[in-house]
Amino acid sequence: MKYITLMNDRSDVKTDKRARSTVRDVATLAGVSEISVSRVMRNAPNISDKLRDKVMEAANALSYTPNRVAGALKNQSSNLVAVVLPSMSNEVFSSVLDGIESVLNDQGLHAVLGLSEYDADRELRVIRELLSWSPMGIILTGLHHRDPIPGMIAQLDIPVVQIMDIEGAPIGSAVGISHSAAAVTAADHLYDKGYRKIGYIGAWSERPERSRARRLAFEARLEERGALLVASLIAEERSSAMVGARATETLRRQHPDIDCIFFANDDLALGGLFHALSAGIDVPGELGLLGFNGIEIGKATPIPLSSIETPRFEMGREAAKLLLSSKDDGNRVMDLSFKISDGKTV
Amino acid sequence: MKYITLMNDRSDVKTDKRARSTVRDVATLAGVSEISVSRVMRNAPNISDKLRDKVMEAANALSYTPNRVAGALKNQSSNLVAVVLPSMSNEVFSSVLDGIESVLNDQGLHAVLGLSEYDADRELRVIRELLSWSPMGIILTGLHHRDPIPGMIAQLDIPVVQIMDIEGAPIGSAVGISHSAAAVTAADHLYDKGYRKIGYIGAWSERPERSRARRLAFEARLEERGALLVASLIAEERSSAMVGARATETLRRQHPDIDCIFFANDDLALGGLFHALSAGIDVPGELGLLGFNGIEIGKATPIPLSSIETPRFEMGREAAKLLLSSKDDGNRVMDLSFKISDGKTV
DNA sequence: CTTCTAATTGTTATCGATGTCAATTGTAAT
DNA sequence: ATTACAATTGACATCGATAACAATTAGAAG
Repeated sequence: MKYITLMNDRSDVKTDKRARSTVRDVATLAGVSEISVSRVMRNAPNISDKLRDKVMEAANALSYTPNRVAGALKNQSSNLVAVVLPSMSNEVFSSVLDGIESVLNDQGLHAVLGLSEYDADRELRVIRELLSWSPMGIILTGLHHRDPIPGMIAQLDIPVVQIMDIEGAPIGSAVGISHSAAAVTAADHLYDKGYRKIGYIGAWSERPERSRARRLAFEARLEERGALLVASLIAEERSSAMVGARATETLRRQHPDIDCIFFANDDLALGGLFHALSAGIDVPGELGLLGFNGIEIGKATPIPLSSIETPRFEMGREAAKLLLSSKDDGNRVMDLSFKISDGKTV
Repeated sequence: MKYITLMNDRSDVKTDKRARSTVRDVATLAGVSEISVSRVMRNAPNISDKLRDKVMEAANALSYTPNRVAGALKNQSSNLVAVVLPSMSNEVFSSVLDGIESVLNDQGLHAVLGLSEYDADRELRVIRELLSWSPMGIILTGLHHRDPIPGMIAQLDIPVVQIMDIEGAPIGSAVGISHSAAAVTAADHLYDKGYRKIGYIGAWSERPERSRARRLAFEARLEERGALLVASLIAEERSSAMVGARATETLRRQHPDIDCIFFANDDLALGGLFHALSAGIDVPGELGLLGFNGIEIGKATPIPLSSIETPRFEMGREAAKLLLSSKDDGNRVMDLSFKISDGKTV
């Protein structure tokens, strides 16, 4: 076996004006070593002002931007944060993402997004792909994840924060609310307001399963108090006001004795409210309506929507903060509180 | 100068079970060369079945995942797409992002997100950071971008798609609607319905400036037709139904003769509608209301909201598609159509 | 003016995957 | 069996930045 070794002829450095410049180019122009350029760009300690000035001048002249890909390869870690959400067509998750980005972007970090579409296989695939970018951390939705996933993350030894739910066994840290506590609060609130024949409306076959857990806890609490969950209607379509309106009409037709409805989310609840307004149903006298999430628009309706307000933006914010500080903090569970909004529909 | 050369002793390969495996580990286990592993993993041509099987077996045994960072460094290009949006707290952009991801995630591509918060300096910074990841393409919002930006992108020679607007000089391809045409359509529609004393409500000091352009085109068209834009009220807060409701009340108090209001977006318009419902104003007889965007919830209100429906999800979808196909396509401008929704508020 | 430590700058090797070109194997035709 | 050529596999260098360590310089102390 014989190979001709091709020597690395770098005499052509920077002859092509279009190619982006590298540490090498900056170093050559500034008359210093490459590592010095690297140090200046990263604000490493122990750099003389003279060196810094030389380097910065050359860097500006060449409008040099460090190549993060190379840096990440060397460091085995990047300034990317993997964010895996179930869906983007739901104001809950865009708010969460907003919260995440509000922290990350100020630190020069960026989210790489993956959507699971509520599908476990897809989630696994997406997580695998995102992890191949050596993110400095990962944010997942929910606490349940298929089996190779926790191991894959452990192997990289990066911080994990799971959002939305805190009831269960988190892989790393968790930021969210107790959905069963929210359900109990909702049940108690409705019971205390005097409602006894209560209905429930959900959608999209109860994805995510958090909403199912919430419904079951709600039902259990009602029984405990001695009230009745007359019926649950879970629509097959995705949540929307229209679906909520239709479901409300259907539920009331099937169970005319229902005096109050708890909805899986505010889109559905607003639909219920709009139906009631159109049909001339007295809210909250004849029919009480309680939503979940506390979205902005519900505050402006003719009768402001009563809802369980959840801190979606804060969830994202705190998750990102926890991720950044988790070197020293270790794994933590953060229970963000919810509250009943001061609406007028119950 | 004398340096001792440290020889590269690789006898310790794979002694640490926690480290993720590499091509080298797979190659060793399979008894083939590293490049062969690489070829199999990438489905390169001219691979014998025997080799493929050996490699796949070893890869599975080690649960090997290729390191994208290394691949991107060598290739000078990644499977990341830089996406720069102004904000995430606006359903318009989450829909757009949803559309983008619906195309990307099926191709194993991922969006790296940056938010400009409607700030040009911040946008520049974010774009610079995202470009340092050698994305395979970039999606920007709007057509106007500060000066180093077009050059920076040209230097990398990657496809650009600009979304939302198509009126101007795009850097690469553009996908969006003509906001001036939308404004004309709105003006004509209102005029044809008989409205003559028309008002306008915007928010947040008219960010983005697209909405300003739309307002001006709207005003111009009204004049052309001989109707009057009685007044414009631009709130300082961000858009929300609450702000829309208050602005509507204010505008009508200041200008009782207004018979119709065109809103910068549906959040504001819904607020207007809610105010009218509460105040017992006859819509559309006493007051017409026209929104912009056509969000889902407006279809379910007691009086369905009339609005200019814009294809936000499709914008994202088409932008992503265009990006992926733009090797052969070159730069294109894609005018997605809008339409007046069949609401009942005008 | 030495001597010694601290501060600063530099050299080399490395992260992991892959393009380039060389080497080898397989296959068919003579 | 030999030659010619295609299919397959492999060795090496490389992408750009940076950790680890070496070397140099500056500054303080004697």
